[in-house]
Amino acid sequence: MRLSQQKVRTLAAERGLKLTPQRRAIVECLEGAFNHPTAEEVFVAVNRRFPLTSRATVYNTLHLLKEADLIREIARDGVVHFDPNLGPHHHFICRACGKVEDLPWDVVKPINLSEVAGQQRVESFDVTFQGVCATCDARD
Amino acid sequence: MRLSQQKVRTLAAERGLKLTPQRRAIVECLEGAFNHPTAEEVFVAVNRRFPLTSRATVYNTLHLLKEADLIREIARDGVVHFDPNLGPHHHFICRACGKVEDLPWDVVKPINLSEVAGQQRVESFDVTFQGVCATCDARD
DNA sequence: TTGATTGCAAACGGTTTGCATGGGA
DNA sequence: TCCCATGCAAACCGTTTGCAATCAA
Repeated sequence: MRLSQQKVRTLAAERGLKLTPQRRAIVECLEGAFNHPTAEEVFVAVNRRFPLTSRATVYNTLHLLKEADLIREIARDGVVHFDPNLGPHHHFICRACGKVEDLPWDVVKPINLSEVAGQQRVESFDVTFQGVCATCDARD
Repeated sequence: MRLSQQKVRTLAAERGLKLTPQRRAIVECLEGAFNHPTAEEVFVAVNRRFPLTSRATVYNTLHLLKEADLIREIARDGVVHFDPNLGPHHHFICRACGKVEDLPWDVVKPINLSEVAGQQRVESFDVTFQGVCATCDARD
């Protein structure tokens, strides 16, 4: 349901990957992150705890986790956010501050993918809601 | 329902904008485009018909049209696609070739935005379907 | 005439790559 | 030991910006 050191250990064992301190630190930051951080935000957070982790390593690790389906990517305009929550849910993006929040899965009635398709093989869908978050709404 | 020179003429009149040959060429390319081109693709297409239109002008005009709600933007990863079709519809993105296709609006049951919200003021949503397009499906 | 629009080229921000060094297994 | 992983800096790509020259109204 959610990224954990345990899952990463399993992944590493399966694939012969190494559990470097940098990777542990990155996973630790993501585990506890409920704010859908960008790569840059992960980079900054990791360097607070474990200085001298390069951007390249952060990107490298994020790709690894993404590819192993241990995190989700959320694209907003040109910026990519990362989500350690693997349970089914939708996203809300504030048009004022860009913040990403989770919304419950059942706000959208079930979609039957086989009915959607024309010529295409439809495999998945995702719904993004836009609007103004509580904080920004209160501010102005 | 769809971008047209006529609509752009109206917009220009309302806002005191100038109808330069470059702008006409860009609108002409978009009008007839059913492939959701990127800015770069518009740039190339326009320069085939009207050489020496700069990228800056293309971006500038695309922003103008977007802001006036005469075209829609579709973000896929880091790349933005543009859609001159203003009617309600959803999008399908092929994970193999990145092509964007239209899907009918009614494949998703109506969503009541006021029921969706927790703390947020939800204003809109969009649904993107992923999978493999007919062409890529046949190829492999 | 005159302010909006243009082309150019340089700047930009996020991401990726190449390569020599370093460190888990 | 051996190869995976790292740091650094340069390259990259799509997009934006500054500015002088140009042109539609």
